[in-house]
Amino acid sequence: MDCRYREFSPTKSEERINKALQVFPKGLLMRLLAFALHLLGLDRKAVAELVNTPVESVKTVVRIVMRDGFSAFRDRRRSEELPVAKASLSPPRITVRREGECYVVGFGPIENSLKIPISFRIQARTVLLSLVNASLLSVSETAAALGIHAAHCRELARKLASHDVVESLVDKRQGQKQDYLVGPEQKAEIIQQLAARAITGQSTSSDVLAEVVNEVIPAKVSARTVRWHIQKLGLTHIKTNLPQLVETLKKKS
DNA sequence: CGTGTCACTAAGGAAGGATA
DNA sequence: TATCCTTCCTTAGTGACACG
Repeated sequence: MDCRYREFSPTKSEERINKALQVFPKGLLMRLLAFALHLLGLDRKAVAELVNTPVESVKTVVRIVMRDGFSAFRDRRRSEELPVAKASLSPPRITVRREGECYVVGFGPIENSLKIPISFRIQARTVLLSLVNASLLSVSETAAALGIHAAHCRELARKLASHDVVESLVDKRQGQKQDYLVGPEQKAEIIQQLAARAITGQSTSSDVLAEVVNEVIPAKVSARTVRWHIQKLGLTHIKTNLPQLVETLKKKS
């Protein structure tokens, strides 16, 4: 939706928001506004400023609304449901504690114990959370030993109960996943132009390539971005090597 | 002039603390 | 204790600028 040339009246807005506040709780109204502004194309920082909330909260609102739909606009923290791993009913005979650089799991009165280095994060969590799921260790004790909150400990244990270690305990943060400006078509065009120009001895400067790429596929790819992708695709030395290679192949044929 | 480096912002996503 | 919120990590993209 293109709102660029529409006029918004601050007075009317204030008036209408005040009226809306008689019906909607403030938090809910701000979420609705934040989501609407997001849909209209405003960047998150500007949305956050307008609804007077941290940028991160805007991210959360957008994320949960996109995930759960309309119900996510209201505060759902009071709702019941979702079965959770039950805490231990019988008193735990197995204990866990930190000792220096290790977690020590003590098995009852017998002096057998299991030591896992604290630096072995995944291994330690796998063992301890499995014991939690078997009701052999309490959530609070395990959480304290691992240095995390009981709530999070419960959550990790729940995940481990239904998924393998890789899915439940390994950090899967990956950063931005999409190439927004330079997709497969643009990459192909960069490679094609770079190769053709290198062979024919024409300029392969990032400025020229950016211009050509933008001509062929309408986008706003900057020269700097072209350089960034040339490097990422490992094409940096093509312009010197390729003409030689072509000559060699010509002579052979 | 053209390129690579540095420093930064934007965005997606997960961890973990806070809270209703 | 389920959900929210903040913090942190990662990659994509970019402007400024030093350097060859």
